[in-house]
Amino acid sequence: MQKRTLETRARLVAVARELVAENGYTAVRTEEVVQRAGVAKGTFFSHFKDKDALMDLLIGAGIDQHLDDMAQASAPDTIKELVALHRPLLKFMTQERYVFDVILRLSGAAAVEEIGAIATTFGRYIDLAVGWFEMGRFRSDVPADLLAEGMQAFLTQAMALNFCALHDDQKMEARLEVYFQAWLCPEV
Amino acid sequence: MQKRTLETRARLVAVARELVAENGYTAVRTEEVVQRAGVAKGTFFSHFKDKDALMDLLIGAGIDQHLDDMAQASAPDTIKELVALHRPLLKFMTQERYVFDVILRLSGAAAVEEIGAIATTFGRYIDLAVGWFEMGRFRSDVPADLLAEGMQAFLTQAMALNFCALHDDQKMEARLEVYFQAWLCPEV
Amino acid sequence: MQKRTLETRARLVAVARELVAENGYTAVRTEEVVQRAGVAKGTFFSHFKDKDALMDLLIGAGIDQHLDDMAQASAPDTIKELVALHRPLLKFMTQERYVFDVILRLSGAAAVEEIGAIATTFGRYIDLAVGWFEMGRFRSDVPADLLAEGMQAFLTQAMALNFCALHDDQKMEARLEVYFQAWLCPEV
Amino acid sequence: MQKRTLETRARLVAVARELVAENGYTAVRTEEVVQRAGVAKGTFFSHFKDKDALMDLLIGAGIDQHLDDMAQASAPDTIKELVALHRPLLKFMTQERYVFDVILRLSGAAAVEEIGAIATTFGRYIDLAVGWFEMGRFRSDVPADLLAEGMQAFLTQAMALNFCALHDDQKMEARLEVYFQAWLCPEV
DNA sequence: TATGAATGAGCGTTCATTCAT
DNA sequence: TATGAATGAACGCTCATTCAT
Repeated sequence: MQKRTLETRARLVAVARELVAENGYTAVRTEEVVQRAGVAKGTFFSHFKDKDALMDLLIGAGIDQHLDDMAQASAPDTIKELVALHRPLLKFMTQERYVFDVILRLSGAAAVEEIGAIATTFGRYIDLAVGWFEMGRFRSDVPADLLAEGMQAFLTQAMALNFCALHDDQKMEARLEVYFQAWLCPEV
Repeated sequence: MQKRTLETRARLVAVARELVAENGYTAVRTEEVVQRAGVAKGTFFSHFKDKDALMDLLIGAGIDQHLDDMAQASAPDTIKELVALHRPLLKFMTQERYVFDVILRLSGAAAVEEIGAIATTFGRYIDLAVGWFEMGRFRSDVPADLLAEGMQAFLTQAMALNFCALHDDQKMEARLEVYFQAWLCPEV
Repeated sequence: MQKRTLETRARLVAVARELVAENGYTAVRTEEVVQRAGVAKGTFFSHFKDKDALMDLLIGAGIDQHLDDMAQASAPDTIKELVALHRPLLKFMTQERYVFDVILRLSGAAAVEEIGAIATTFGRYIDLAVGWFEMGRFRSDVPADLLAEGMQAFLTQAMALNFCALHDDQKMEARLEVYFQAWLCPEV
Repeated sequence: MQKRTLETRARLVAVARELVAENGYTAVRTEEVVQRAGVAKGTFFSHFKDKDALMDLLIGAGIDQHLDDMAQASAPDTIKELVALHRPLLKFMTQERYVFDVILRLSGAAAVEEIGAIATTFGRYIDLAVGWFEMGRFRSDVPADLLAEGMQAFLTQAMALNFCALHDDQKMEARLEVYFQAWLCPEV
């Protein structure tokens, strides 16, 4: 990679961040990105496979920051702590419907060689959660990575329902707490 | 006048079904629907808010048929039976990426007045599942409707991962079986 | 005409006036007129040949009121008085581009039997103006009705230019004054 | 890149001219323009704000040609010559109701930056007419540009009345002659 | 690597007017 | 007279992506 190349790419990313700060992810248009960056349309696409690739970068970085914080914190002992620990991440992921959609779409990598930022964070999340579960604070009849995957399923469900007016009455976190309790602490 | 309205609407739906049968949901074009139905474009949009509304109807009806079959069948006794029972529904929902996307998008209503066909089937699925769980064949430490909601979360997760190349090796049903086992039959 | 017929027609007109008062002529939709009047779409068109016919009525009545005032006033002695006399009428006619367009379109009757309210007011205006000119205050080398027709042409021109941003600097009335002076008081 | 742009634009205009030649201005459809030109619909709208912008170009060019001819001709000495000189232009402007409407609509620019072809020709007409009047063949008590503006007013009036059935008996040109005579040669 | 005009193809809109009941 | 579903027919939009230069 040449210096100029890296500079152009950095400029595109910086401009995109600006636009996100101004009007949110949904409103970002490649047209405006390239205009502000002072490059041509084609240049954008020689740096990013498509618009999703840029969004993957931006949103993935956002998720990563939250995972940093979560990794920094001490491992949760209770379900309540567990839910509280997820709060900032959830807020980030549900800030816009578009953001949630992109995450859903890109969280599973389409191919090994194409693992992007968001897909990577999802792997990292699993690792992080496995760490919590290996400490034996929660159920131990199933592997920790299965517990982690299940958490992911419930997080998605909770977030999806949060975008639905019908479930406004029940708060997302309250719902999560119930899910996690039943998933992680069965009392048969 | 009601009769005429219903007829036109039925014609539009019938034509759309034809087109789906011919080329799949993804390929349905409003233009062709109105042409074959012999009505004006404006007529289409006086019957359906937008194309999504038509798709909601078609796909919702499809889901409903599968729920009918599932309701007809005897309640599942084992996880394997449970997974097998879902097979046709899963196949329907994952037949096309577009179908799955529409379902995700419309499964939660944006407003109470806007509960569409798909959102309705999601409620109906919960009721159905509750029926299975109330019989006490599975874990009983949590309410049946929570179990049902959890199933939904795992179904979505399994289907979403199924659209992701990285998880091709592990089959959707195998994954589901693991999920359901851990969710419905914890052995602490 | 039956009583009911007249009542329905009166209701439609009253509702239309309401809507004009609320959002102006441009925003009047037949849809809303019939809804508020509590009649069907078809009913509207059995009372008015088309929407223009309704507008003709409303706008024609508006013009007529201003002509009443102008007829009431004493005949103008000077060009300045003449221009001032037109002020309310001009304001009414240029209140919305749509109003001006309707007036232009309907000011000439399409056929003798179809002379509408607006076309009638234009005839009335000519009569009124002829009255002023017959008193000999202005040029007498051409017939009074030609002078009147010319006034009409200048009024139209002044109003049309008023809708054009390029001529904002020169006020409509100032322009009219110049036109009228040259038209009515040549000093060869 | 400029060259390619100009070529595409030229192709669109050429095709539109063809279509006008075949079926008149009223019948021009953007759909057919882009099809024949072999470009995408989006391309059309990146060259012209809307259909009016294209029509402005075509009709403006048409007017310009007639103005060229009028400028070429020797300055008119009499009212009859003056009227005759306008004949082709009037014929062009009144060839279709749609053309006249577009001209009325676009003859005044909505904003300085939006001065289009038609609005420009209106300015050019004034300049041309001023040239005739500065030679002193007609009344000299008012500025030449005022005389020119007045001519415009009478032309519009004559054309507008021409579209009205009631005035069919009196020919447009005859009317114009009377107007011009009174406007340009007062005999007080 | 950079350029930026061109693409694409369907969607939804408009809303006065008609006509079979 | 009244009804109101249906019409019509083109317009403009969208905007990420491509490709010839």
